[in-house]
Amino acid sequence: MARILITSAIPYINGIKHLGNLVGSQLPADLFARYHRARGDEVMFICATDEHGTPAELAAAKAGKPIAEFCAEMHGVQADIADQFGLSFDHFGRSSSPQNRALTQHFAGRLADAGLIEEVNEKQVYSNADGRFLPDRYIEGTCPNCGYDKARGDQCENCTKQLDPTDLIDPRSAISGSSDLEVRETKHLYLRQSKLKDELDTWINSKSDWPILTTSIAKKWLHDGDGLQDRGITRDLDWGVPVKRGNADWPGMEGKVFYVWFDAPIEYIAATKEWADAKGLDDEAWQRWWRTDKGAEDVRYLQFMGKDNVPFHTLSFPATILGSGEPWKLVDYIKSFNYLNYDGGQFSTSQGRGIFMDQALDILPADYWRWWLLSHAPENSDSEFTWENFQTSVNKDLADVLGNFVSRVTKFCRSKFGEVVPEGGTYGPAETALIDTLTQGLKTYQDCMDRMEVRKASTALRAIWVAGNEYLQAAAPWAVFKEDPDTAAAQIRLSLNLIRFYAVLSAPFIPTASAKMLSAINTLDMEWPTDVAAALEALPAGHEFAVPDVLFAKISDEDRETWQARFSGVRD
RNA sequence: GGGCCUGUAGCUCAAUUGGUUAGAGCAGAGCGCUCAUAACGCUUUGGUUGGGGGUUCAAGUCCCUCCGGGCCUACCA
Repeated sequence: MARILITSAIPYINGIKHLGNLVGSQLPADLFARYHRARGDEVMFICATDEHGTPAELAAAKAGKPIAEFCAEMHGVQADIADQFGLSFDHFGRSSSPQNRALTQHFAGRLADAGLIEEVNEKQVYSNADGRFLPDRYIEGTCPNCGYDKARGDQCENCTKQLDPTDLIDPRSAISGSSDLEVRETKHLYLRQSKLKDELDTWINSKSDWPILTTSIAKKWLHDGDGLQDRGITRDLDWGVPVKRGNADWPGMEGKVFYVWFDAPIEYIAATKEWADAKGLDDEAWQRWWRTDKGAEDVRYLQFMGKDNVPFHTLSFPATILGSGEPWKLVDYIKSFNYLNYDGGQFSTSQGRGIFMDQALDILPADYWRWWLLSHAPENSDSEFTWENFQTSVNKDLADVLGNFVSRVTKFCRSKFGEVVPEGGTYGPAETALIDTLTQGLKTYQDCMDRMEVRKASTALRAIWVAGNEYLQAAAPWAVFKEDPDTAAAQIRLSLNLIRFYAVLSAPFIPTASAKMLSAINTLDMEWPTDVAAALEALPAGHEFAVPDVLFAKISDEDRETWQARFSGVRD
C-alpha cells in the first residue's frame, strides 16, 4: 500500500473562487486523492485558505469587518462550498493558524542560522492617507513612457513597460486615490535563494517526467538574466505571521510580518499538524507524512496548482525546505495547469467575470461541473468554457452514455424480472468479449490516471461506459427474452453488475452520481476491480435493487440560454 | 524586448516521442434497434497537419523562417 501526500494550491481568502481556480488545483487534486484511496493507497489530502497579504486586508476593509473576522467567515464559506463540490480534503486548514505561525517562524529561524537570510534596508512608498506601505501595483499614475494615466507602479498595462513606482508622474494610491505619498526607508528580510541556485537546478533537472509547463517555468527563473534572485520574505503589514527568529524576537523587525508567499506553502505542513491536533493525535501522526527521518521516506508527494503558482513551488518553497537543513519531505511531482477562459475572455475574481463556485452549484449538481472541468482540464494549453460545449458534453457523456445505460438496464429488468438480479442462463462469447474489452479499458484508464493525464483518463472512462451500450445493443436482451428468458437473465445480470463496476471506476470524477448508482443497486461494495470477470459477479442472482431516478437530467436549450444570459455580465 | 507554450476535420482534442493509409468525441448524412432520459448501435462524409524552405530512406513530430493565439517576466496572490 503506497502512501500518497496530496496538496492543492491554497485558495486566496478574498472571495469565492471561480471555476478556473477550481480546475487548476483543488479539483484535479481531489480526483487523484479519490483515485488513490480507491486503489487502496493511504492518502493525506491537504488544502487550506491563504489568508495573509494586502488584498485580504483591503477586502476586509471593503466588507467593513475586522480582518480576523472576515477571514474566519470566508474560510467557513469556502469550506462549505468545497464540501458541496465533493472536495474530499482530509483537512482544510488556515494559513493564519497558530500551527502555521509557529512553523513559519521556525523555518525563518533555521534559515537565518544557516546564513540564508539577509537584512536589507530599502525604500518603499508609504501612503499617509491609507496609513500603510503600498505594494508597487497599488500605486497608480501616469506612465512616463506612453502617457497612459492609469499605469501601475510595477508595469504600465497600456505600453507594457516595466516601471518603478517612483517613475510614475503624479503618483497616487490605488486604494484611496490619495496623492499624499512619501518614500520611506524600511528594513526587510531577504531569502538568499541565489545561494541555493545550483542545488535547486540539479533537483529540477532530475525531474524529467514533470509537465513541461512546470519545469520550463522553473528553469526560466533559475537561468534568466543573473539567475535566481533573492527574494523579500517580509512585509510592513498588520495581518500575518509576526517576524520572529524561531521563538526569539527579531531586533529591528518589530511590527512586521512574513510575506504571504513565505508562509503559504509552509501551511501545507502546518495544516497537516492542524489535522493531527484536531483529531487529538500526537506529532508523530503528521510528521510521518512530512519528515523523512520520521517515516515520510516512502511517501509520494503530489502538488497541484495553476501555472502562476509554479515559481513558488519549484523554487521558493524548496529553497525554504532545503535551506532549513532539516529532513522535510520535498515534492515528488508537480502537476501544473494552464488557465481556463470563459467565453472569449478570462475568468476574473476582481472583475466578477465568469462562473463562481457558489453560482455553479445553484444551477447544477457538482458532478456536472466536475465532469466537464476535468474532461476539459487545461493541461497542454489554455482552454475555454462555453455554454454550448458544456451542454453537449454533459448531455452526451453523462445523460446519454452513462445515465441512460443505468436507466435502460434497471427498467428493463424491473419489467421482465422484477427489482432483483435475475438468475439462470450462462455467459457466452459476447460476454467473454465484453470482459476482454473492459479489462483492456480498465488498464488504459489506470495508466492514464497513474501518469496523471486527466483528459485522457476521462476519455478512457467514457470508453468503458460506451462498451456497456455496445454490449447491450449486440446482446439485445429485449429480443432474446421472447425465446430464451434464461439467456436474457444472464445478460441483465451482467449488465446490473456493470452498473456497480461503473460506479466504482467513475467515483473519482463523479462521486455523487457514483454513490447514487451504488445506492440504487443496493451495495456497499466499492472494491476496485483487479479481475474484471470476478468484479462482474459481485451482485449475485437474487440480490434486490431499486430503479433509481434519472441520474443526470439533460440541459435544455432554454436552460442554456437562460444561464448564458445570466452569466454574460459581471457578478454584483 | 526576452522566454515558454500553442496552431491537426465545421467544433473540442489524439497520434506509442522520426516509422504503414493522421485517429476519436461532438456536429452532418445513411441504416438498424425499440430496453432506455427522442436515448443506444452500426456505417459514412469531412485533412495540402497555419504558410514557405531544409535535414532524412521516412516529418504532424527535428532545424530555419514568416504568420496567428496564449502565458510568464520576480512587490497581487
